[in-house]
Amino acid sequence: MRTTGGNQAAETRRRLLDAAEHLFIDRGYEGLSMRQITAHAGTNLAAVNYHFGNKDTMLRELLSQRLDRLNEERLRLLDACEAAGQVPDCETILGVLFVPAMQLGRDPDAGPAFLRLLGRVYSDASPFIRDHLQQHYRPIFGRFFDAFARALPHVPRSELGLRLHFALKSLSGVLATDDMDELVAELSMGQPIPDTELLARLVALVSPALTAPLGTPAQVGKIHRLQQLSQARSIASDRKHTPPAAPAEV
Amino acid sequence: MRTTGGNQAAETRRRLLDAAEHLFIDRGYEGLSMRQITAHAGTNLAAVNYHFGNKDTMLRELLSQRLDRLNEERLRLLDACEAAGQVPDCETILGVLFVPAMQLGRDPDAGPAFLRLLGRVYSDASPFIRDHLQQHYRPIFGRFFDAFARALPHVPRSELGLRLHFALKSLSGVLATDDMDELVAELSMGQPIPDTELLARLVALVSPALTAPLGTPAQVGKIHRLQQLSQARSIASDRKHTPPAAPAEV
DNA sequence: GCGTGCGTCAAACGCGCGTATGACGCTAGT
DNA sequence: ACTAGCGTCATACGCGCGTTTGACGCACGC
Repeated sequence: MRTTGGNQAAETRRRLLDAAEHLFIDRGYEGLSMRQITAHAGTNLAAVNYHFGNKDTMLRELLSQRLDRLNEERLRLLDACEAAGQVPDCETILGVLFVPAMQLGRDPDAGPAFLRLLGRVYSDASPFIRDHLQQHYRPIFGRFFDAFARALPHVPRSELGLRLHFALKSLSGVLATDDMDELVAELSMGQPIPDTELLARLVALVSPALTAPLGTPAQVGKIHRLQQLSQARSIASDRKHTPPAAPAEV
Repeated sequence: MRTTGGNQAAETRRRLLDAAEHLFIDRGYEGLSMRQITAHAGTNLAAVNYHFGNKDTMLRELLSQRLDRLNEERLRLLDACEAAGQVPDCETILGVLFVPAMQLGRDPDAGPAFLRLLGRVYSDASPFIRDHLQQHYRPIFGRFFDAFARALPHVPRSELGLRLHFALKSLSGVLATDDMDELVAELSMGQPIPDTELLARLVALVSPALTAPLGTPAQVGKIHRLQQLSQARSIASDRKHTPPAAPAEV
């Protein structure tokens, strides 16, 4: 035990992780450089490689530290619901996904901006983040997929895949909104909304997309009419197009 | 008119744009380098700067060439619907957004993979793409926002903003799926689906999220129960946490 | 037939990136 | 007292990026 020096080193580690988290939250994986991280942390450039080996390993540790508790809690909650006996309905399963996220969002131990971190992770396009997500979420995704399948027996499995993809994408899109707070302010129309009601509203938005019946004849009719209208227009006017539009020089 | 040489130059421009489009579609803005573009186009590295000034200008021209027709057609179609007299309902407006996209997706003139391009553009996180989108879409977004507001008088404007954000994010998430074709195959469960019905299904997914009532007491109750369940678990078991998990060296 | 200028080319510049290296204190075990 | 080794540091390496430069060929207008 390097008694006093050891604390110093741990402090440096913490500062590196904090700086990396903060920068990742509002710049994403691309746009996150070791020079910026170490500058914000007030350490030398080499500190990351010394303490973590390389950049990606540090990010991986950061993400695990932040996100693992979320999925553990989601699984525990789902277990608790199913242990109660009856199969949970669609809205309950969505609640199981959302409630732990919101609770960790309120918990300072989970990070200063947990929900924004979550949004970044869900929507970041870099292969590194994608891989990490897929690796850590595959088992939990399977569990929830099965739960949804039981709750929605009338939806074919293939269609269910699309719908979940769809619903989760929309959710991550909302979470990744650049300033979440402004959005919540909009939602609450000025006055504070209890988390409970806010979550209920989110569930109310996502749930119909999962439970909705397939396209009805009335809907098909509307689309068909629009298609004809649009094709008619293209034939009528668009064929005077094809100017190659070679524009100005530099 | 540099008669013969002029055609050569135009050909080079076209090859650059084609290569850039192809690379952008499956790599996004980051991960798109001039060296790759010019290599695929079979031209010299300096060609882009000669013909377009710089990389961003070329991308801008590419995006305008591909996307402007889409929004023009959407506006024309919306006009046509509203000129008919009655206010279009929510599903019709969604159709107005989707139908032209699907038609251009089938039109070889609009690019070899128009829908995938669209998905990339909607979901790419780089500031350049974001700015271009915002600049080109702001007017059309306003028009459609008003149309939705008229079609959904019971939804407060503030809530409507969230819901549209939500719905469009989900749609772009679906479009940006890495291979759209596989997804369509899933949706069609093996046999080909007419575009009309495919679009009707998409509308059926998105529409409920826009028209849904706010959270009902029943939904609030479910969430509340989950919150208590989750909190109970944290108090009971999570307080034996806080092992700092300092891991291995390098 | 000659110079003008367009389109192409190889080569280089400066920058920021992730990573590697070796020296320097300082603490702690012997 | 000495030395082993941990944590930090300045510095450098190699790479890929967007952009710039100047030379070369060649078709054209005079």
